[in-house]
Amino acid sequence: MVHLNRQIDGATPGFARPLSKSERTRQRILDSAARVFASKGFAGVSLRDIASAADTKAGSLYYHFASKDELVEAVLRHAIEEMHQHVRDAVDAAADEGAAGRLKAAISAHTESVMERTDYAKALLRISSQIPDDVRERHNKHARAYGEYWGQLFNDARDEGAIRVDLDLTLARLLVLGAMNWTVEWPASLWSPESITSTLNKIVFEGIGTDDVDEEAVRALH
Amino acid sequence: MVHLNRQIDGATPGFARPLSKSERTRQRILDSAARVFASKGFAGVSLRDIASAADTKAGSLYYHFASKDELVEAVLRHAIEEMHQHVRDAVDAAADEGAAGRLKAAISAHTESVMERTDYAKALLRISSQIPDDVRERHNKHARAYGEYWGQLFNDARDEGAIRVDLDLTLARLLVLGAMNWTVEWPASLWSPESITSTLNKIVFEGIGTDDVDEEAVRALH
DNA sequence: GTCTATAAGCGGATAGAC
DNA sequence: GTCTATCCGCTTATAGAC
Repeated sequence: MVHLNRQIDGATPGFARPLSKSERTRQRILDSAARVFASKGFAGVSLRDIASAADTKAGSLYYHFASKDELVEAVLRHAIEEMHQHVRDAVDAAADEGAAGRLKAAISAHTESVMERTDYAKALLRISSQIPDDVRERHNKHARAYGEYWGQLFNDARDEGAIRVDLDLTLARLLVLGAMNWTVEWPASLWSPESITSTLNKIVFEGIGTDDVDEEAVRALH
Repeated sequence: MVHLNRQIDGATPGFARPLSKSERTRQRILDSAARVFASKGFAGVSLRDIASAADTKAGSLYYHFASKDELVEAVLRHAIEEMHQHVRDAVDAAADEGAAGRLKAAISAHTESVMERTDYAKALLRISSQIPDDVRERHNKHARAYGEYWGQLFNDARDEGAIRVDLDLTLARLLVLGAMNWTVEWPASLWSPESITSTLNKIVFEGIGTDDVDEEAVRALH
């Protein structure tokens, strides 16, 4: 699964200038690194592992990246931009469905990214707590923009009256994102992304509880 | 924060035989390993790191553990048993509150384990995807028992009529556990475990939406 | 039981041939 | 641009003194 989103990595959005050999190799290394990082973590992966997955040699990586840290930073940067773009596209496509509809679309898109779309999203979620501090600090700057985008989605839905007001909205957002992100730790998925997002959206918006059974009332019966 | 649950590690439950020097050292090494694994992952941690945290030398670890793999396996085993015990205690204490009340108690207890109780839980969640395959396979055997315990909690709540029947209950359980587990990835927690469990239980049982929440009824209960 | 010393090998990174 | 060869520090693990 090769990604050629030059709107993301390149400097000339929209233009179809063919990739140079060097750019193609660089991309192949990034893709391989994402795949290997996603399955084995950060520290557990050697540059020889990555080179082998990219069908080249460890020494050759240094023509494209100055260090392992710089390579992983590029992977994380690509990952967050790709996820953000995928979610933004889904939200834009649901533009006229109201804030609650847009939030649901975002939840579906983010889950899709984690579960099936690319190794970049999986690598991002799996290794962002294992990387050197300076790399993480730079990465957090990009990640924060994505978090704030989600904050806006939640705020809009609440302003629309679709979210109850007795919730800490930041906390709610982090918990919902956590439920999606943790799917990266599931073994081979027995469920389709559709069934997962459907179930998650039901739980998030309506809860698992039945309407007619009230917790306090149930307790009072005993 | 040292743990002396000999019901878990030892063979003689309930009896207060003093720990031998060797047992105490072994426990100190385990505690230190859990702490270091929790913050730096598995592959990124050297035996010197662990030894240093336990105030001893790398070579000395081999008197207590045959290999790094065996050490991490002991950490994971302790972690899962401690979490399971903590949740079971909370559920037992809520025995007469109905199945839904017991499930809420379990959610609170599991979140507590992840957020503040021990380094073991954090290490478990952070590294279980990074360890060698054979270690993970043995670990999964123990983890499965814990998963089945949660499955029973959800089943009981549904049988009681407290959970809507249009949900894939296994999927719901995994998503709810995921929301809790992902809190391990949060930076320094700005929230108390109480506010987190309160918000999470609201979302899980009632959802974030306003559609099916009877505001009058909620207010009347307080 | 714990230490020091060390073996054997893997890690990131560099130099220089092609 | 990519390769091979290599440096050198760090890793797990062992041996043997105390």
